[in-house]
Amino acid sequence: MQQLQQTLKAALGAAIKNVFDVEVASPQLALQPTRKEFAGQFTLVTFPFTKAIGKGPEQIGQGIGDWLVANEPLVSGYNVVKGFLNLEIADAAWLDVFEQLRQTPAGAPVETGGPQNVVVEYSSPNTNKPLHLGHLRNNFLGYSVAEILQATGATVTKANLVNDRGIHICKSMLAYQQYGNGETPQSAGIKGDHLAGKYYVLFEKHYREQVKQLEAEGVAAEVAKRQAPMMLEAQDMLRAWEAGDEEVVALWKQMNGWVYEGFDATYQNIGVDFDKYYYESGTYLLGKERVEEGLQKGVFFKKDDGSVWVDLKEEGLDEKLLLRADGTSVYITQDLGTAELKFQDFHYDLSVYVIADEQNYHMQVLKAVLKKLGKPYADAIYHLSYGMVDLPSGKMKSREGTVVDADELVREVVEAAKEATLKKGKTEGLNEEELAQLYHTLGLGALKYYLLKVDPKKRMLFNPEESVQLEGDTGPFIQYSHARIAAILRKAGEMSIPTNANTSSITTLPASAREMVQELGRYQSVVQEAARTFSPAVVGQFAYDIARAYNRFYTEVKIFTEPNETYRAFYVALSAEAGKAIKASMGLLGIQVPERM
RNA sequence: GGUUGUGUAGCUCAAUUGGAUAGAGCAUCUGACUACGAAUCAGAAGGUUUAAGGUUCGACUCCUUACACGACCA
Repeated sequence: MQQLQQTLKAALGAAIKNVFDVEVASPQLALQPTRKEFAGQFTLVTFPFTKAIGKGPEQIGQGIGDWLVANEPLVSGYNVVKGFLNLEIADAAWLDVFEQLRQTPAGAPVETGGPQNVVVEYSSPNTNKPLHLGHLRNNFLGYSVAEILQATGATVTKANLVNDRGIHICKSMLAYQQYGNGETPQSAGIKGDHLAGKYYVLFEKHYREQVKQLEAEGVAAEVAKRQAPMMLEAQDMLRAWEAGDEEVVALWKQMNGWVYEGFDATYQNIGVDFDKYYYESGTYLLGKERVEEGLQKGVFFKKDDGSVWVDLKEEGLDEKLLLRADGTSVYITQDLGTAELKFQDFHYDLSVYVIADEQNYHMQVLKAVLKKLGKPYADAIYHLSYGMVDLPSGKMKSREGTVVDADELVREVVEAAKEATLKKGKTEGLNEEELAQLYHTLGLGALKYYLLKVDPKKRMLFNPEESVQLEGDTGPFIQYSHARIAAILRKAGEMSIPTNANTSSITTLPASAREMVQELGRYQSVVQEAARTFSPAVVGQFAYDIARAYNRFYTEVKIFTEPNETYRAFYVALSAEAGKAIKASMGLLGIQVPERM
């Protein structure tokens, strides 16, 4: 369809030149889809040309329209409403578009001229607690953006930066040491990540009690928080860890090992994966080297207490701490190291960080610091900043126990999908295993679509009831449309209707079929826009539009009772293309589509 | 206090980047399954796009100010 638009633009330029003797640059000839209430498929706004041409907008529209109908076979008619020239495209041209679609293989890359070598970092969990709803948005976004960029022909590496060290990790280790009694995931029957989370909560509980007691003894709140025995012990543990204390390191390895097993199970369950893992324990030392490098280059400075800072006032930011007075690293220290390591490993021309918008400032600093260091890869960094997920009850607060656990949530959506399918599904012939797979596909489809259909940069509301809905603008609705198409194709197969029918004898199309083709034709520009804006929501909207257009077509056109064989075969082929588009676009979201449901 | 993001129908979200009478879904109401899958389709109702100015042929979109909510920096 992009070809069709190119041809149209060229024709519009020629029309204006011939009729009004004015040259107009092609970018000014922006075509937009014609609104539903008017005849036609593409619209040119003529207001912008009134000055150059010196005539009214209607007159210009008339002039161009007349010329096009006489000289451009693509255009079969036109109408002018005020400054809007609506062009009707000949059905033959739409059939050409359809033929092009049909000849394009499902996974064919969509050229953008964009980056070719990309790293997408996402998920990036802490190893002291299991994944929650917020992580799900992150994981689905990261996976989907990686798929979208890959669809543009780029080589994409999915990276996971695990936050496996630091005071918060020591907290759960300490609580385990004190209260664990040698418990293991096996002995407790708890997933490793949840087990670690249990002890993190336990730390907080006991720590809080200690603080309260100190306060009762008359210690000021701020002091109590710093001097509670468990906090001091956790800090001791961190120092011991940095010093390589054998016992501490052994415990650290053991507990992180449990957590990784737990994470792996979750990742597999939600259908995301990674090509490369980074661990902050493995990059913070490299980060310290970068700080040293900055000092030598004179772009960082040392304060009297020995702490290292960078002055970013010229960049509109602040002074920023890079290394503490005691020489221990802060977040940004290890991020400098990780960035360096990533570039060494992949020599990317684009490095995407999928991180919540609460870290906007942090990411600006990271980029600015890397620039100060003169790192060539600084400009290739893109922070895909997404909004946090709220609940109907408000913000998720771990302190108040309102955090929605990822594993639990997935269980619930799958269960809801199962109930719905038992009630209204058509699953004859599927065995137990296939049924379980189907419930999983549908439950996750609902959840992923729900989280991905919203513009990433916007904060969003997670309503548990809406997330398992299956009617309207939902994942299961789109999946249903695919299953419906699959049923059509099965029946066509039984009736030996070919899907590669010759359409050249078709001259006119029913409106719903024409609209279907027009929607399908958007695929390339949709992928391009999604890649440009890092927005799976664009793809989600497309999948939904396709499903709707197909269902409309389906009710308006009776495929198997169509008397004309050529049309019947065309309708089957059109169905196949719609199914292909749904599968492809949902695939970009990381959502599978069933053959029956 | 400083920086920054968001504000659209009762609710959740769109709006092709400055274009026509601001569109979908949910919820509400009405209609459609005896030849294809009703998890569907067709229709009704629902809006001062937070407010006030400004820019222009034309503003949800850009500029200014205020308000509300959030995030970050101290």
